Amino acid sequence: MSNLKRPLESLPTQISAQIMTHIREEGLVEGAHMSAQSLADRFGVSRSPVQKALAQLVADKVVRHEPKRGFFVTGEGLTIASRSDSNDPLAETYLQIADDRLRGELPDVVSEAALRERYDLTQADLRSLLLRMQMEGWLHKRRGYGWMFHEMLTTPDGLEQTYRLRAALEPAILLEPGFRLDPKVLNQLIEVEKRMLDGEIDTASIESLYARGVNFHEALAEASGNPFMLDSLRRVNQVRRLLAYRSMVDRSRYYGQAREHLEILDLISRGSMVEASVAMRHHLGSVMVSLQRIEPLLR
Amino acid sequence: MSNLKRPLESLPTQISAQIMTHIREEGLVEGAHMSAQSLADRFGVSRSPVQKALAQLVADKVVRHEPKRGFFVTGEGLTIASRSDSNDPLAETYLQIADDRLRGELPDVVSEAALRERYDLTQADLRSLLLRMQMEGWLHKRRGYGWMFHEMLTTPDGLEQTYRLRAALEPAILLEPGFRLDPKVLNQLIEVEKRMLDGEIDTASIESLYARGVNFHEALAEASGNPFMLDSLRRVNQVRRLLAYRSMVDRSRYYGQAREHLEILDLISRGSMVEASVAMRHHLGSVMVSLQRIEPLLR
DNA sequence: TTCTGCACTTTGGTCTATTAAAATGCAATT
DNA sequence: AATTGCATTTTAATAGACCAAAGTGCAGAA
Repeated sequence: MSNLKRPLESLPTQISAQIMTHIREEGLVEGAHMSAQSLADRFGVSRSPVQKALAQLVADKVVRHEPKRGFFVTGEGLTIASRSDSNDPLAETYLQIADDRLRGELPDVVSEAALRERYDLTQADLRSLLLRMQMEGWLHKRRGYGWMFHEMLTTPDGLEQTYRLRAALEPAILLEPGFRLDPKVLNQLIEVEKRMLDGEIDTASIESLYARGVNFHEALAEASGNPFMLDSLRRVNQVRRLLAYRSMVDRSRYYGQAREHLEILDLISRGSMVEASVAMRHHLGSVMVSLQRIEPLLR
Repeated sequence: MSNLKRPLESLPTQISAQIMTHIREEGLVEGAHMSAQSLADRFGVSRSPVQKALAQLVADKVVRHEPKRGFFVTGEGLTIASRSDSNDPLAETYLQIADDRLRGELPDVVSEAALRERYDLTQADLRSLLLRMQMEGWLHKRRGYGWMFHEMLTTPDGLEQTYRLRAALEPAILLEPGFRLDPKVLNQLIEVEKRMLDGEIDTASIESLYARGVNFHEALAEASGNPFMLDSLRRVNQVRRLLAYRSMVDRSRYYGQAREHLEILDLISRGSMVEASVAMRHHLGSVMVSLQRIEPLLR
């Protein structure tokens, strides 16, 4: 019916990725047994997609199957990225539309028929895309017919505006009374930043660098315990990603960012939330400044 | 930006309400001619729904129709609230679901079939509701089957959390470099607050009082020129409305609010944005305090 | 007892055709 | 020249049938 979420990957594929992460995080070793029900419970689905996920993993030799006994970890194949069926044609079209819009090749108002023809989409696929864009807040249905792009994607200083929102929001996130960062998560965040400084800034893909930055900030928002703040940040980041694709090309500034992230994490670990909040304000300020140095080059 | 589809009222009815507002705001008097095309352009639709809207208004005697010549203002009927087909059954169900959820009568996870049966909805109506709730951020589709309510509606101190987000966001809104409040809008806002103090606080409906408060804050966010801030505020207000229905019963605190609103507007009109920002911070702080006095009574 | 494997049920996504409604073109009228 | 009134075209919502995929119950093996 509605197709709101048309997963970028099928449920079994998602689950198999989650199982691999699970094995890694729980440190399961060769021979460990995994029951379908426990996995299903953990991931909040039924055994059906878990069965299929396990079948995929058997094909990848990550787990071994013994008839009537179940599935066992082999200890192999965990380094493999995952069977990324990332040939998802919808994700590509999604970015294509965003890019076409940012380059001014799509008008403010478009009809579904026009989009369907231009990108050669089925009704269901188009619908899925439109809903996703609407949910992310950069496209909305007009009264009458047609869809309209949100001004977010039109104004020239959109990126700066996102930073000013974050500069208001994120320092406050650290001052939330319910703030509590799980030590496990804290350590993971620290590890990521250290690996970044140890060279991954130069080797990782641009998308991956962006994703890690977002992950740092959203992990803190999640720790705040305030779902409204988390939601606001997530939404702005979603749109920011579209804007950022066109500008974030300077890897060097990630070094300063990583150091500042580490400083903030250090203050949090010591419970100095006020200082952490100040550091966050400074961090976002400095990102904004470095942005202003870059942006003119793009105009 | 809400209203994905299935407008709460049909397009012609929406338009006829807009035409009435238009007549009032532009001060059109008896005999003034209105062309269908100019109205259509102004409201961003085609002439078709405008024609139907005008036909409705003829029935209401707000405009007069002369064959082959067009439509003319009569000067009558403008005080009438509007032909509010507000017997919209969906809006009622929408609030019913929210309320049932807040009262804990609906589980965290529900299937579409269960909702359809419980509220006796057609597939299309249910879908419309689900999309709206999903857009507002308090319900989302799970992987697999079923829908899940967002924690926003579960946590006991939800309302306070919305205020803390606003306390971070709204003072910053007033400091946006692009902030510019149309003098016409400024005067309208001042008028509303004055009328409130002149007695409407005691006579207007609770919904109406709430709507005016929201309108004040969102008008400022709109004036900021930062669509991301506006969007965040709108979203939090949308959910807040659900939470607020259950607690805002104390009319007296609106007096203090109205005076603080006027003070902020005064500072804005004199261009003292920093002072206005401080006043806004104080305003939200005092609202939060008065909230804490009320809330324990409800638990 | 726990868990698997498989049968079976339920859910909701997809497809096609239909239809209501909005957009638009144009001759007639002012 | 501008605008109306109506006819025509375009658009997207809806209904119904179908079916793939997720959820669930249970007998039997471990």
